[in-house]
Amino acid sequence: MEKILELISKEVSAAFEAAGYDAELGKVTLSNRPDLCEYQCNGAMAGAKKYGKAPFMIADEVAEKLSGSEIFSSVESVKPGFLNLKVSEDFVRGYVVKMLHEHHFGIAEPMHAPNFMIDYGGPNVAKPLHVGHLRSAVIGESLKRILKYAGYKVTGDIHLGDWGLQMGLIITELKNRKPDLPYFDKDHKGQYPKEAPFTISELEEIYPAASAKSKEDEAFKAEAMEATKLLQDGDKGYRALWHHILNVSVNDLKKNYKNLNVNFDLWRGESDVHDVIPGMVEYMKQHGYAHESQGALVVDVAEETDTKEIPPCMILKSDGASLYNTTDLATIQQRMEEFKPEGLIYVVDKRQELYFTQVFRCARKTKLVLPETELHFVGFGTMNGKDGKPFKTREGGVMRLEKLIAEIDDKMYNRIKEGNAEIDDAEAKDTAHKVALAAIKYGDLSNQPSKDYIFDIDKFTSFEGDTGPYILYTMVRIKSILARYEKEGGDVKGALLRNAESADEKNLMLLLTRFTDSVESAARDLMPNRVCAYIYELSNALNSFYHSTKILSEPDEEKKSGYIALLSVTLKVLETGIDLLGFSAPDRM
RNA sequence: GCACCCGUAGUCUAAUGGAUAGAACGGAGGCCUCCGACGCCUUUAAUGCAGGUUCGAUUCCUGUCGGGUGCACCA
Repeated sequence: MEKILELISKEVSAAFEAAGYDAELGKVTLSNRPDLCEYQCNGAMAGAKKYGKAPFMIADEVAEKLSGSEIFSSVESVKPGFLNLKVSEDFVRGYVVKMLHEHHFGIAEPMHAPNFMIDYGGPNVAKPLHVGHLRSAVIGESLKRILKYAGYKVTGDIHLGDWGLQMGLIITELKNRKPDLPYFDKDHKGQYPKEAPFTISELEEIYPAASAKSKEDEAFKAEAMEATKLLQDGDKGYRALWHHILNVSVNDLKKNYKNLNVNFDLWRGESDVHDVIPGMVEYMKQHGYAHESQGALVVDVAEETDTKEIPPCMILKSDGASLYNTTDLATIQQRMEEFKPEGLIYVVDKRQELYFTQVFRCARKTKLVLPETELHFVGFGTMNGKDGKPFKTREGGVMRLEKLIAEIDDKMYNRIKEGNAEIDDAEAKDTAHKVALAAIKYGDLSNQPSKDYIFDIDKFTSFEGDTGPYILYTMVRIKSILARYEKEGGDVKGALLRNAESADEKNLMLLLTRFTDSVESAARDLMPNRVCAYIYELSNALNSFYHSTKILSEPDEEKKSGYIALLSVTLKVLETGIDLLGFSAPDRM
């Protein structure tokens, strides 16, 4: 479906042409003076030089040609040479009605659905999720949904950290604590127990203990490194134990991500490319991409035009072991072979930008990806506390994600109970969680991903202002009116949209026509904040309309039905919008 | 030391090179016999500094000051 700006531009372009000017000049944009007009065209000014005419003369001629247009209710040429445009009520209503009948409100989809993979989440096995994992999950999930909505085929991969020294540390610590387990018996024959010899809480306690010990105890560390190597080399007992660690941990991670309404299509990890690495390294050597430098194997990725020094991309450490780069490159190779994606998106802390520059260049140079494969780095900024420094608990420690969410859930629960004593506990709990998620996610996503932002719980959970709860409040308000209307015997689904009669009503309709623009813009620039800004504006427009218009007490039934239709469309658009951001609305709050 | 990113009302934040820089919180004032006042309306206040490119710069370029981050065997 053509965008409303395209339709309008087409009309204005035709007028430019009819007046003897280049049609290109007829490009129309949203007005930045809403007090004067709805849309504007600056083409007369751009064309003034070319045609050696005063801009306002050109604008006058074009305005004259547009005088009979059915699209516009008003066309004015203004001082320097602006064309100020207002569209007709009929045209806007027609456009909104058409949106409703189109797939995804008529979003412009790519000719073929490009196959993209998005790498986000990135938690480490056996370590609890903390606030540092929040942004990747929230932004990644939203981008995945936005791209899917915009017509891409998207696969989200969590990319677990499940294969490093941390595994060796856990195994070694476990060996010290429970040396009698069969996994440590070299002569063990047959099957290993199906039950894991630990719970998730034990696991989460074991890792930090082992990590701390390795920093003080050299022998312990050496043992852990040896265990890591044995694991990677395929020691049966260690592999069996590793599977237990993975299972217990992944089950817990799934629970936590589900609680965040974040879903991954793939639960791959670093371990999945372990077998790919030797072949890849050999390939890089044979084709002369990789060479030895200070004992390590590296690929040069510096380019002539660099203003800063880009260090070579290291493939193997000087002791021959693989590292982060190795698994990331091997993952790229595996993804290309298995999924043939046309684009890869990484949602990672922006501090890793230089690192990913190296990896991307290396992947291109070594032809792991095709020349046309898109590689995107979506680096996000730090989540800071109110003091402007990285977010910590009151005690200064790392805040567990689970705890943070539980705290906000509680806060919302109390708030909801305060206002609505009649809501039962189960509903209040469910609603509280929905509101909490909206607060957290909207608070994050309404900022540009690349910027640091202040995680201000009081601000995010406020029901006032530019917040998630405010958006939900607006939706709940609409739901409440629609429910009343039906209760009084009205037919919401059969309600027909009418031409706007007030400024607030028209403004609301005009805003509805811009929904897909916000999604397309978010998809193109990988910026979910565009969708936030849009739904916030739409909520404001709805509330203004609500205050200036008596809806249920409107005596004219057809008019009332028109209002109901407008509310219903707005609700649908808001519902779609928040779904793209990864949260949902309750029926009341 | 070198490089990269960011400097917008008191605070937080938005703006494909275009008219009078848009919101939110806070401050001041108003609106409930009426559909959810967790709302609406009015008002207050900002592009770090100095140059340049342009008809036009928050946006592009140079310098400068301030903050953050990164500089191969961690991830």
